[in-house]
Parts: sequence; C-alpha cells; structure tokens
Amino acid sequence: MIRAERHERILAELARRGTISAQELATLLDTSLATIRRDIAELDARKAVTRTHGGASLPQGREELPYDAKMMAFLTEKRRIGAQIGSMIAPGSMIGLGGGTTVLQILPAIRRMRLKLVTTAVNVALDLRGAQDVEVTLTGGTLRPRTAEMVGHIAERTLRDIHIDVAVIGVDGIDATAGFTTYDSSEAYVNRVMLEQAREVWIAADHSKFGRILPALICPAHQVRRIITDTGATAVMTAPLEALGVEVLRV
Amino acid sequence: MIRAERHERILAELARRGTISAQELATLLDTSLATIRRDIAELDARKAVTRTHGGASLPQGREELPYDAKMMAFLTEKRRIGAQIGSMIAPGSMIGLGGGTTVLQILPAIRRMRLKLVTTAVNVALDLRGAQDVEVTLTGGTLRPRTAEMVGHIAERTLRDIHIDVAVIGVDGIDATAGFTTYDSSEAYVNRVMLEQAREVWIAADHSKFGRILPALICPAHQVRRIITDTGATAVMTAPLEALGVEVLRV
DNA sequence: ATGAAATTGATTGCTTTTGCTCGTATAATG
DNA sequence: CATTATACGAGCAAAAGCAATCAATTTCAT
Repeated sequence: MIRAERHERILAELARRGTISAQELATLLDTSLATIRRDIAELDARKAVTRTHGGASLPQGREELPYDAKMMAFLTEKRRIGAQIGSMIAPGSMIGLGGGTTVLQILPAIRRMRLKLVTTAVNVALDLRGAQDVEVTLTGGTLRPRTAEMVGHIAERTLRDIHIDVAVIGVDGIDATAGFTTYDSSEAYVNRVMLEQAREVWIAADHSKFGRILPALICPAHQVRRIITDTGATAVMTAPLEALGVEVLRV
Repeated sequence: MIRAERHERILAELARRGTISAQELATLLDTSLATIRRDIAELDARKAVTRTHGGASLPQGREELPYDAKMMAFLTEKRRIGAQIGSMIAPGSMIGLGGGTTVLQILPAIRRMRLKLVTTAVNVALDLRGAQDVEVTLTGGTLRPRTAEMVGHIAERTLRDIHIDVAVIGVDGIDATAGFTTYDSSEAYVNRVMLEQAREVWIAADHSKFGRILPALICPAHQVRRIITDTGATAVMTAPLEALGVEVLRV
C-alpha cells in the first residue's frame, strides 16, 4: 500500500472514530508499527491529526483565531489602540467592524457594552458570541481562508442595507496620497462598501502601517475621520494626513 | 485503548448520565481504577469534569458546558453518522449545512473534498477555513449566541439566491406526525428556507432525537429524503417515517 | 539494466504509561 | 460517636510505546 493511501485511510478512520491506536492502524492497514508512527508523525506535522501517546486523535477544532504570530507584532500597542477605540464608542450605536489583528483588540473593550455591530470578520463574531448586550450581525459572503473575512456580493448587499454610525477598520498601508490600502482587493472592496455606509470612519493601525502602500485601495485619505495609532507614529508620518483633515490620535 | 479515547468516553458517559463512579468506568473501559483516577484527575485539571469522591460529575454552574455536554453525548454515534454522510456527498456539489453538534461531525469527512458549501453556522465555517478545496459561503445574519448560528432576513435572502444540491441539517426532535423540530423558531425558519432551496434534504441525528417533539417546526417529515442515524434507532422508532417515504440509514 | 534515493520493517535502549500494593483518608452506617 | 467499608495517593515494577539506527526492499531516473 502506498503512503498516500495509508494517510487517507488513517484520516478516514479518524473521521469515523475520533481516536485510534497505532496498534489498530498497523493491523488495519497491514503494516508495521514503525510505518504507522511515521505516518502519524507526518500527518501531525501537517496538523491533519494530533499525535498522542499510543496513537492519534482528531485535532481539536479549537475555535482558534487565525492569527498568532502576526498578532505578536506591536501587540501592546494594538491593545492600547483597541482600548482607546472602545472608550470612544457611544453606547447604543451601530458599529461596523472590519477584520484584522488590530480590530480584534477592540473587542475586550466593547464586549460589556450595549451595541449593535455588523462585521465582515468571522472571528470578530465568534469572539463576541456571549457578549450579552452586543447584537452581532454578520455580513455573510464567501470566506477568505487566510483572514476569515467574508467578501463578495453577499457581503456587499448586506452592508448596503445597513446604516452604520461608526465603521472601524484595520488597514495594512497608510499614505496621504495613496490612501488606505491592503493586500487583498476583494477585502478592500467590502471594506469600502462598509465605509460608504458609515457616518464616520475610523482607522485602527499601529505606527508600522504609515508610509506603506499596498496593491488594493480601500479609500482615499480624506474619507477617514480619524486614525487611532500608537505613540510610535512621528509627526512626520502623520502631518500629511492631518493636513487633509484627518484627526490622528496617538495612544 | 489509548488515553484520548478513554477521556472521550468518560466525557460521553458523563454527558449522558451527569455523574459516574470510577468503578463503573473501570469496568466500562476495561482498565484499572488507578488509570481511571488518573484520567479523571487530568480531565478535572482541564475543568472538563468535576472530580468527586468515588468518581466524577459534570462541572456545574458554568454557562458553556451544556454545549460541550451536548457535543459529547453520543459522540461516537455522531462521528459515524458524519463519516457516513461525508461518504455520500458527491464531489463538486453544492452543500447546505445547518448548525448543531451532529452536523459538526461531518466536517472531518469533507474537509479534503472539493465542494461548494453554504452554512448558517459560524463554527462550521471556521472549522472549514483552511480546507483547500472547499469554498465556504456564510449566509450572514444575526448571530444567536448559544448556537453560533446566523438567523433572520439576511440569512434568508442569501439562501434564496442559492441552489443547493443537498442540504444537511441537524434537528432536536424527530416525529412522523409532528415533523422535524428544534428549540428555536428563528433557527427553524432559516433551516426551512435552506431546505426549500435544496434538491434533496438529509437529516443527521442520533437516535435520541426520535420521538421528541420540540416547539419549533422545521419541516414535515415527508419533505426529507433520508435520515442518517445510528444503530440505536429501533424499527419502532423509524417505521412511521419510512412509511412516509423517508429513507432511514443506520450506521 | 544499473545505481541512487526513498521507503519499509526489525532491533535496541530509553521513556511513558499502567496496574498493583499498602498505608492513609473519607464517607456511610449503626 | 465509633465502626466499617470504600476510596485515595504514593511508590514501584511491569508493560507498552517511542526514537534512533540500520539493513533490506522497492521505486525511479538514467
């Protein structure tokens, strides 16, 4: 039996049973324990299974949010930014939230507030599940695997029917002339729709985003009311934006 | 039997009975008391169970655990049901998935398939993020905290624009005359819309759901093509449904 | 066909897990 | 309250599982 076939059958057996011992697999697939262990190790390295003493089990579908390493960059700054934004949000208002690691840091500050909220980010929604007084609406749409954001015409249509008091989105690039940009154009487009539905637009971004220009335009600089960033943003970085009427808040 | 399996079966037994003695577990799992005690201690350390003199019981007081317990009840049966459903799904088809703990067990079987999929359940979507060949669409809508399902007119509108080959939903009650029912009427309604968009409707439910009638009707029995359940479902339970032309599959 | 590379299965020494025993602690019963 | 049965924890020896290595086999490209 070829390796790929063994792997398939191991996964199939696990899907059926949840856990299985190396012994059983060796019997089932009529091969040696050494080979089974190697297989399990490989599948484990690919995160397809979880290796345990004596066998393997299905990886726990932990509701883990899709960021880890990226989350580490400027985490403390992002936390401060998030807390600041939370404190500026009026209770009872309708908030639009995009995706991204910085936006995620707003959630601890608002989960005890009374709010209505619409989001394109699945992880935002999941995090706020359980927040008693936050009514969460998801836009729906096609799921983008990397960021867990929903995009496409479904998301757009949902947003077009909603009036948002404040939309808060994260961006990957901030530049006075190039505007606010990100990597993915479909995400950028959905964000733009959200902004168009909002009376007021805030950008949450740590200082590393200043001066960067990325392929997908979300919106030009003047459409944004304020940027909430950290104290690492120098006057040189922010002055061109302030000249365009964008308020920059450093926390 | 490997440790992970023992843990799972301890949790499953607890989910069903609420409390169990170490003695019984030792007999049930055919292992020594010492090992059972160690297992219980580990699960207790993880807060998955509460250790008591003589055995273990479900941890009380916390809000989330009923869901965990629901998940663990008949888990092995649900896994088999899920695997069976996965094997019956045609590659390339458009699948609609509802929420619920049984439906969740389908995911291991389909995450390596090439599929399009629409779901009302946020946790289904998040779980399938990363499945290379599965294109996931979320319906959007208002998030129900307890089940993480999306309901309301947004979900309905999204579904109305989608043609589904097979819709698979979990239910809480199965009764030939009362039909398929669940606790929450808004979830029931969204599920019904999904069924209406589907060429074929399958129900995934362990045998404990037979004979139960709950407040919210999803659809009458005859609208369903087949029920996939476990071997615990007796002929007495299933005959009235089969008389209505519903195929019942026991796995 | 031939040699290189990859895969497999067996062996060995080492680690983890398991089950047993015994003294102590806990709960139930009269 | 004292007694008794049961459960518990710790320590330890046996068993099971594991990593590393290596020889045999298969696969593949030339």
